[in-house]
Amino acid sequence: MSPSTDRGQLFERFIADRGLKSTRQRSLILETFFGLDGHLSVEELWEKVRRVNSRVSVATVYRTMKLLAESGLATARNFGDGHTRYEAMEGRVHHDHLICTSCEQIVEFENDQIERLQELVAKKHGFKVTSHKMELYGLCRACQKNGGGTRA
Amino acid sequence: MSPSTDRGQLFERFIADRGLKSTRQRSLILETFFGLDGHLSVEELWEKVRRVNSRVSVATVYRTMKLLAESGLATARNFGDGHTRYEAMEGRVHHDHLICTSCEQIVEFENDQIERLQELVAKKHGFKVTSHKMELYGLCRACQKNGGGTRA
DNA sequence: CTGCGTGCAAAAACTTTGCAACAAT
DNA sequence: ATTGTTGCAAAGTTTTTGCACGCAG
Repeated sequence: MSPSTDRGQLFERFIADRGLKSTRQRSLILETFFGLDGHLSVEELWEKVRRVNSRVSVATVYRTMKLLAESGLATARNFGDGHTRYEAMEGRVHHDHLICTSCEQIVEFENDQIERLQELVAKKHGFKVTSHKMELYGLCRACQKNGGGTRA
Repeated sequence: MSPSTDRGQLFERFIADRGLKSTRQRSLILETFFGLDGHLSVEELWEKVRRVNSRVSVATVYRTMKLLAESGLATARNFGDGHTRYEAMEGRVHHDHLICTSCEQIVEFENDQIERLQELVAKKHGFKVTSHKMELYGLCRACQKNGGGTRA
């Protein structure tokens, strides 16, 4: 029934393994999060969740997303604006981001060649890379046409 | 006399062009910042500045660094921890960062090939890139040997 | 002199936490 | 029953801002 039962189950297992509990709020937050599947700030996610159950507090959303991140099913991202965003991870290949500085659209991409070069650079400096992030900021096709001034 | 008169002059000009004023505090902050030339958080920079003039307020450091960033002589960076860091820019080629998650050492590197691939990827998605950032997180040589547990 | 800059403390913005009531196992 | 969970509000962080005074041009 849920739009993302698979991930839901993975989280249930994670929760159970750690002796934690599955609650109405957590389920609702997960459903909402995985149902939207974007790069949501806690605030945005909270807003969506409240439409279904207006009693859920931000604190719970923060707590749940932190758990989700620990479980490995989501990652916290931090693109410049002061808002932590979460992104679904499960079963996804690593990818990077193209961010339109005008309309704030976020496009994901993967590029093995770049990944390989990153490894090489790291090796050259004696580093063992555990994770990385790469973000390209610029104007998307639409905003280039509009002169880039569509939105803040 | 100042360890970075050239950049100091550029900033003076920037200041003057905008009808702003050159002050004792601003000069001191600039001298300190360019004299250290690392990836300093505002707090760290403030600490150094206070050793010379203990009356300078954090607010002034924040305000000055924001100006410096606007002038193009420095850039604000944001590596995971909740601290905005500033880095000198003037006359520097674009570069990216390797960050040791154990000892927090930051190494800079440049790689034209990666830059070129980034352009290509962006083009493929119709983006016109204006800036980008890439950070590789991992363990530096020393921390790999120490089992990675040297420092927090 | 005029107006920008400064310090200070208060406010903002985002996130975390203590606590008593509550719900899941 | 027991123990983790929630909502609320208070407290934390980092950064910004209002204001009266001070200093640069």
